[in-house]
Amino acid sequence: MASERLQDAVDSLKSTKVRMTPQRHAILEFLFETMTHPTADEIYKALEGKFPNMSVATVYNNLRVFKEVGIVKELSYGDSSSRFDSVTNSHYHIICNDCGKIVDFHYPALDEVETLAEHVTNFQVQSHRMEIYGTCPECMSKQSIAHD
Amino acid sequence: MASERLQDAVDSLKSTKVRMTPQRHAILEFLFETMTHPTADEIYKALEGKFPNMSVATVYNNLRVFKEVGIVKELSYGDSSSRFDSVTNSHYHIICNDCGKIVDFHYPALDEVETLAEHVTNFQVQSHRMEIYGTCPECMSKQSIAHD
DNA sequence: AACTAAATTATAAGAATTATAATGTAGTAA
DNA sequence: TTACTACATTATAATTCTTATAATTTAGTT
Repeated sequence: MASERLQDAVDSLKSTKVRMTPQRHAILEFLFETMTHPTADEIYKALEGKFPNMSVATVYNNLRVFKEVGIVKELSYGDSSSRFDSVTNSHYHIICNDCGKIVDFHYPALDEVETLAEHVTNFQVQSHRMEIYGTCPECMSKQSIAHD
Repeated sequence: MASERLQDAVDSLKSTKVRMTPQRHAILEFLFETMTHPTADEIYKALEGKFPNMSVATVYNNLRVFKEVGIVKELSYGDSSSRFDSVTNSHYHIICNDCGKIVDFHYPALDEVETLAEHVTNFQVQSHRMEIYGTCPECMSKQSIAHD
């Protein structure tokens, strides 16, 4: 659940020298609860009831910290301002063309592609799949040995 | 080749009421020749030798026109300013879950995902595939009739 | 050659984000 | 608990990217 992921995020922040302030916690909480991908300003407005004196800079500063620690991802769609999303476990697969091995590859969902496809084709998009193909490190070293 | 695609672009512009000015042509030419995805400012700087009096606004104006006609695509990666790319023929497919219809969906190649996957997994990436699934407009209207 | 709508230019304005400096506070350790 | 110190927050100014405006120029047509 969101609350567990939030706790994990708080823990991973504490393991570094990042301090837990009320504002910081509230921003995190909001990011993990919301299903949307809010802009910095939307986060700011959502929390100004709780923190009337909070500065927009605080939101930006914290989002940068969260990005550095890897618990938040910045997404830029076409529009003017960036959107922020707590990193989920969504992932894709990368598949070895030689041995068939499948490795998980974590990457935020390609929402932008879905949105654009929806607009361009007038389909009602439900899902997408993406796979990456290549040669795994083991098969690469086997190849180089065989060539020796 | 780039020159053919450029000519196509010029033709498709002429077929509308868009006039062909030297600045406009130079911006187009630059976009079709370069392999990079330049920012508006990079285009401006690249052409200020040829057009010392050109305004940045001209670059932005033209990029908007090109986008509207569909010969240029705006890409926003994480960084501050948008990048622009002449539209190539690379495309993906969107597939209807009801009737199986496949429609081409033009979108610049997801190079960023490949690059990231390569770094994270140490695979040597060769290719990727992506498909989008949804309901086509025809099947959607059939559904809404059936529900009446 | 003249006309007109569109394009360019220079500049100002707007919006998003970052930098700065002063003040406040979390976490630690005496 | 108190005091300390490095990190955070705040308020504001500054920057950067992009768009709007108004005057001037020009492409394409008659």
